[in-house]
Formats: sequence, structure tokens, C-alpha cells
Amino acid sequence: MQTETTRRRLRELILDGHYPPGSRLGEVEVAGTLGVSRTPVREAFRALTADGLLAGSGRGLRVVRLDAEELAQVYRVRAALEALTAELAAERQRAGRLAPAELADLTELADRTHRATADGELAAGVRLNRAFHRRIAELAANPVALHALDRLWDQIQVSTLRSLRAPARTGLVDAQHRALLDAITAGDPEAAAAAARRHVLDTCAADRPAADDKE
Amino acid sequence: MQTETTRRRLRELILDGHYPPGSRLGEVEVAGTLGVSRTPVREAFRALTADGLLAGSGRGLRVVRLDAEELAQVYRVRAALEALTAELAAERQRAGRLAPAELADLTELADRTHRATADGELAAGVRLNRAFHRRIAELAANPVALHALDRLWDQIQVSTLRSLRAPARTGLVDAQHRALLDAITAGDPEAAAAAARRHVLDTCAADRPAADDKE
DNA sequence: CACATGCTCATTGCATGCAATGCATGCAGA
DNA sequence: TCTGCATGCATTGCATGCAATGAGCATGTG
Repeated sequence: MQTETTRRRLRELILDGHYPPGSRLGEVEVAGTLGVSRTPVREAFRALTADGLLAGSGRGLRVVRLDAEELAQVYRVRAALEALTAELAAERQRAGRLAPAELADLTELADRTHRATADGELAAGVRLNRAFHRRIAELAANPVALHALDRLWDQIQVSTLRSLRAPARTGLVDAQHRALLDAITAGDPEAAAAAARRHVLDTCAADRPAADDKE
Repeated sequence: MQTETTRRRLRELILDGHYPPGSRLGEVEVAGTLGVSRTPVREAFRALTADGLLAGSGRGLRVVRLDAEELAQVYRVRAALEALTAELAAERQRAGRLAPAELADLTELADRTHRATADGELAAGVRLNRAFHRRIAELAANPVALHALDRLWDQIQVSTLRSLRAPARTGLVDAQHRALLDAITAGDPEAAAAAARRHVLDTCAADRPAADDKE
């Protein structure tokens, strides 16, 4: 079971920025650091490569570094999938399959996200924001979409780590979260899908200036 | 490099139905069959598991067998992604970024798909149909979407292998392919997205009777 | 006769040795 | 000084040994 724990720990290290994009990862080095043999590290590398966090087949794996265009492509797929999950969640709400507690939960996540970001706790804000979006995907009750989104969120998180941007957009983000929330609560699939798509694409546009790649 | 070839060969065997859904795959057995050691087989297993073709954590991997609901969930994600690729392809056409030869190619794929299916060459029809959809995804020029769709197509192909159904729907399928093609050719993203979504969801509905799972 | 329990064996997970490969570095010659 | 080549090294890919674990089966008992 060391393979799985190794995979998890490595993923955390990458998502934390401990291994920033472009870092080179060697089997021996990581095996030594984590105190396991090369085999589980090797398999963890494969898994993370499949998840789109590592790349560079052959000699030397590196943490993926997406350029602006690739990041935009990831965002477009994310927008399509989040439009789907929002639509499905709204459908389930309309069908009466969502418990009030679940919606309350979602509202609280939106609140906490806004508060954390407004208070300047950027790391917590990023985490809560992701939790908010993920909760919607859970309410959609489609594991396939959820899994695909998990991968995309990981990729985006890695590539936008350094640009933990200031809150200027905080108000807009929160307003869009509320709009999405309202559409789901109202059981309006079309509105929910549209709100989700717009929100994600706006976020993409806001992240784009992160094209200050050097090194 | 035996890992990669092993992965490819195993994928082919699974997609061909040589290892039908539910089959149990053992490292030693496959290693013996393919004439390699357990290590590359092991890694190929991991990769195919990540691709959603194998499952069954822990003791004994099996070829995934999706029930009707899971298959429908895959189809909904596929519909969202194919709507996106159709939209992107149409956008590129509108922007004049698609060469006429590329569209001609696509038309020919639609033709050949229709002919093969109408002639009762089901296997060839399935292959060509997939090639048609894939070509659209290629024209969308979004590798992220293309990769995600490749995985979904694989999963669907495995789970609908046994129900290589008769052509009754042939006419409808071809008509929808033409509608999609026309929307892309016309550079109409909304129409293309709608056509793709409807086509995929109709296909899902047609595949649903495959719920005659026993064994 | 059914169910629980203990045993045996197949199968996987992990570690490590060995061979191959690609890269960097340093030296020699132009 | 620059270029080309050769050599050494770091690193990965693959094979295999060993230990652990879970499953299936047989047997004994209620």
C-alpha cells in the first residue's frame, strides 16, 4: 500500500508548490526522501503522469508546466464539465433529490470561501473555492465527471500556484458563486449551466496574466 | 519500452473483447502470455486502471463492467465534451482555420461509416464511427478534450461490445452525422454543439437496452 | 446438515540487482 | 577558441526473490 500513500504524498507536495512546475523528479531521490524503495515511487510516478501532473516521458520526469494556451484549453474543458455538473445538480434539485442540508452546506462553503478570500487568507480561499466547486460536482451524482474534474483542478492548481492573485476579483467571484447557487437552488438547469460556464471562463481570463513565465 | 507495448497490446485485447468485461487478469498469466516479466505488466495494469478499463482495487483486477446507470453517466460526460469539441471545431471553421481538405476528410469518414454500417460490416462501422467523432475532436485542436474523450470512448466500447447492434438506427445516425457536419462546415458553434449533444445522447438511449447483463 | 474455523496456496506488493541508455564532461585536434 | 569525440556516470527499465495477505477449501463441531 506504499504505492498509494507515496502517490498521495507526492501529489500533495506538487500541489503545495514544494515541487514547482518544471522540477525534475528522480526515482532514487524521491525514494530516499519518502523512505521507500524505487518500485512504489515508480508506480506513483506513472499514476501522477496519467493524472497530468507529471510529464516528460523517458529520461527524467518533470512537474508539468502549462503555457498560457494549454492552460486555456484545460479551462475550456473544465468549463464544459462544470456546466454539466451544475446542470445535473439543478436537475436533481428540481426532481427533489437534493436534501436541504446539502444546499445549506453548499451555501456555507460559498460564505466561507468569500470570507477567507476577503480576509486575505489566500491559501484557505483557494482550498475552499475548490471545495465549493467540488461539492457541486458531488451533488451532480456523476462520478465520471467528478473524477475528470478532479484531474483538471489539480492541473490548474499546479499551474496557477505562483500567481495566488490578489482579491480585486473577490466581489465578482462571490457574485458568480451566488448566481450559480441560486440557479441550482431554483432547480433551473439551463441557468445553472450558463452560470457555471461563465464563471469558469471568467476565472480563466483572470488567470491568464500568469504568463510571466521565466526561469 | 516493454511497458508501453504491453499496455497497447492489452488495451487492444480488451477493446477487441478478447478479455470481456468481468474477466480477471493476473500478472503472472499475462506476463506469460505476452512473454515479458511481471514488472511491465504491472505498470500496464496501473495505466489501464487509470484509463478506466480495469478496476477492482486490491486482490485481482478485472475488466470494468459498467451497469446501465454508470454507462449513462459516461455518456453524459461524453455528450458534454463532444458538444465542446464540435463547438470548437465550428469556431475554428468560422475563423478560417480549417483547411478544406480537413472538412473533406471528415465528410469521407461520415460516408464510409454509413456505408460500412449499411453493408452490415459492424466492426468496421464501429471503428469508422469512432474515427469520425475523433476527427472532430482533433479539429477542435484541444488535446485535453481529445484525451478525455479517448478514455470515454474506450470505456463505452468495452461495455457495448457484446451488443453490436443491428442497423435499424443507421439512417438516424447518418442523418445526425450530416447535421453535425453541416453545422461545423457552416461555422455555427451553437448548432454544432447542439447537434453533437443530441447525437451522443440518442446513442446513449439506443445503447441502453444492453442491460441484459448476466453471468 | 449448516456454519464456523483453521489451513493451504495462489497472487500480489515491495525490494533490489543488473543491464542499457542517454547525458555531461573533459580532452584533443584543428 | 571552438568543435568533435570518447569516456564515465547518473538514471531508468526490467527481472526476480521474498514476504505478506486474502481467498478458497476442507474439516470439525454444534
